[in-house]
Amino acid sequence: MARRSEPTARMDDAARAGWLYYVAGRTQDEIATAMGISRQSAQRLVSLAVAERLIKVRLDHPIAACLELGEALRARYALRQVEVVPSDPAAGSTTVGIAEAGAAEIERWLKRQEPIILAVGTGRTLKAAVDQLPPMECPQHRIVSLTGNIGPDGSAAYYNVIFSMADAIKSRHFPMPLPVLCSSAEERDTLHEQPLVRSTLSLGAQADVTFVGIGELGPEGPLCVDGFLARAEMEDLVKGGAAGEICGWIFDRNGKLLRDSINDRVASVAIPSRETSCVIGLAQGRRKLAAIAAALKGGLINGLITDEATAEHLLQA
Amino acid sequence: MARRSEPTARMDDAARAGWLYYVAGRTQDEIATAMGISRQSAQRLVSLAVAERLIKVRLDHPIAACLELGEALRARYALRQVEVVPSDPAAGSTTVGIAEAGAAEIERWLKRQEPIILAVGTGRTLKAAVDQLPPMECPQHRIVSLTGNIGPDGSAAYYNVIFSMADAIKSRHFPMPLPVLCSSAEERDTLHEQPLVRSTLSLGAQADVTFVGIGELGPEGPLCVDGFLARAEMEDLVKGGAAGEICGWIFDRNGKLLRDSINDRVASVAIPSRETSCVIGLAQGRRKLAAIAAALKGGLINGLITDEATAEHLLQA
DNA sequence: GCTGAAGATGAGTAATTGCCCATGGGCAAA
DNA sequence: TTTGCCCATGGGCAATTACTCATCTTCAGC
Repeated sequence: MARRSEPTARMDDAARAGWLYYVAGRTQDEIATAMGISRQSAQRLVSLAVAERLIKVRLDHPIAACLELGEALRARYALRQVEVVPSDPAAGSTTVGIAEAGAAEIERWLKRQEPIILAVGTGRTLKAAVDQLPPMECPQHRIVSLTGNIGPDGSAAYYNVIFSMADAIKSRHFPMPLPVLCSSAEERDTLHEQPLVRSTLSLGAQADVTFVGIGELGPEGPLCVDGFLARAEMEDLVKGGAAGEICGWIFDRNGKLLRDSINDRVASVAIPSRETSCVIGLAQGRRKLAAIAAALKGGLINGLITDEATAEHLLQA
Repeated sequence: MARRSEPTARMDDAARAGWLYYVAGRTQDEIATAMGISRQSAQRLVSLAVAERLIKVRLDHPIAACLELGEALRARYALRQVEVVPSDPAAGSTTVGIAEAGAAEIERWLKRQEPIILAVGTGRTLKAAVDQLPPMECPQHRIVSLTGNIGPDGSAAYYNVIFSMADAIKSRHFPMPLPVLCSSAEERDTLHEQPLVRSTLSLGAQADVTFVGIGELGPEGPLCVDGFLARAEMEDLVKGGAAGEICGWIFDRNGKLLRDSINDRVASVAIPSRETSCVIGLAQGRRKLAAIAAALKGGLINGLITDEATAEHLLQA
C-alpha cells in the first residue's frame, strides 16, 4: 500500500532496528522476529543505520578526547602508533602520564615471544618511562642504545637510558661506548670503524622498534643544559634553521637533518628506518612543540606518545 | 609498578577498548593485539565499558523518541507489544500514522505460516488501519469479529471492520450476526445460545491476537455518535464512573468492567484473555486519554499502538 | 609465613553477526 | 504486453563475539 512507496520508510525501519540493537540491546534475531522480517534483513537495517550515521556513539570518559586526538594525529602524519595521555588539570607537568604510557608500550613490545631488537635514544622523558618498567625476564630480545654514553666531561651520560633499562629488564644490552658528540667528523668516522662499535651500529640499524626522546633547541634545551653544546654554538644552530634534535641529530622545521658541522660530529646511530620499523617519539610540552612538529613533518618518527595539550597544539599547526 | 595498583587503570583500559570497538570500529582481536592482551580480556573490557555506561549510544532520528516512549509504556504496564508513531507536527491528527502502524502489525501476524485466529473489534481508528492492508492470501488463518455487525437501526454497522478486512485478506472470516447492543440481558443470552453464534463466540475466545479500538465516552463518543446509546444513558454511565469502552464493554477509570444494565446487554464476545494472547489497542488523542489509561491500568489490553503525544500524556499520569 | 577469598586469566564452546551468492519480484523501456 | 535490468531477499558459511569453567594470582587477615 501507500507506505511501501515512501522512501523514508526504509530509513525509519533502519532507525528502529538500530535502536533495538544498540539501545535496547536485542539480538538481530529478536529484532527480525519483532519486525517480521528475516534475520538477514534485520542485519542489513542495522548496518544501514550505522552507515547512514543514524547511530551516534560517544564515550563518557576523559580518555575519549585523547583517543580522538590520537586518531587525528595518526591520520595526519601517517603514524603507526599514537598515544595521547590526559593532561592532568591539577599538575602542571604530565611527564608522569607519558612515562607510564611509554612504559606500557615498551612492555607490550618486550612481552612478545619472538625475539626483537629494541633501540632506545636518550632524554629525560624517555628515562622517566624506562624507570616505570616492571622487572621482566626477556632473554629473547636485544636492547641497543642509539646514543653514546660518555658525557662531554668524560663521565657517563646520565640520561643515557640503557643502563636504567638494564636494571629492570633481564636481556642482552648493547650500550654505545662513545661520546655523544665527537670533536670532529674524522674522529667520529674513526670511532665508528671500531669492531665493537660497528656491530652495535649494525644492530641499531636492524631495530624492530625504537623509542626516542625529542629535544628542543635553545639555551634551555638538553644539548645545552647537559653541556654538549656551548651557548654560542646553539645560537648559531637556531639561526641556521634548526628546530629540534633526536639522539643528537639536529633537524630543521621540516624535519630534514641539517648538513652542518654539528651533525657531522654526532656519534649516534642513524635513526632506524621508518619504512621497516617503528620509531616512537616521547615528548610533551609547549617548548618542544616546534621540535615535535618538525619531527612529524619530516617523518623522522612514525609513532608518538604525548599529552592532550601538546596533541591539540600539534593539530592546530 | 605503580600503575598496576591504580583502580582507575582498568576503567581507562575499558574506555580505550570501548572506544576502539564502538567508535573506531576495530574488532576485539585487533584491540587485543594493539593493547597487548588476550581476545577474552579485550572482550571483557568492552563489556565493562558498556556495563559501566561509559558507552553512550543515541539515535539521530525522530523515531528515537517514539521508541523510548514505547519502551517506557511497555515497562510500566507490562505490555507485550507497543508501537508509538511520531505525532505529525504539521497535521493535527495522526490517525494516518497509527493506521499504517496498525496495518503493519496486522500484516506481521497474517504473514505467519502457522494458522492463527485473529480477532478484531470495532472503531474508526481500527477501520483506518484495516483499510491500509495490502491484499494478502491467508487461507491458513481465521479472522473473527468480536462485535455484532447490526447497527441500532438494523442496518449493517459501518464501523464493524471485518468486512473491510475481508476485502483485502483472502481468509475465512467470521462476523457476528448480532446487534452490538441487545434490548435486554435475556435477549443477549438467548442469541448467544444460537449454534452459529456459539461457535463464533468460542472462536473469539481462542483468538491468538486481537486488535481493538478504544472508545471514549461522553456525547461525542462513538457509542453516542453511532446511535447505540442515547445521550441520557451516556450521562448516567459517566456519572456511574464509566471511563471508556472496548467492543462496547464499558469500564471504569481503573479498567474494571462495570456491572450495570448496559454491559449486561452487550452482545460482543468477551475480550480475549490477556494471559494467553495479545490484545492490542489502537487509540490516540486527548479525548481518549482517560479511556486508554483506564484500559492499560486494568490490563484490558496488553498491547498498544498510539502516537507520541498520547504516549507522553499517558506516562505523565 | 600461611590461608582463604576475591578477582583475573585463558581455553573451549555456543551464540551471534557479517558477507557472498543464487533467486525472484518489480519497474521501466521498448 | 514483453523484455531486460535492478535490487531486495534469504540460504549458507565463515568470522566474530559472548559465555562458562577451571586455574592462577593477589591481597588481606591471622
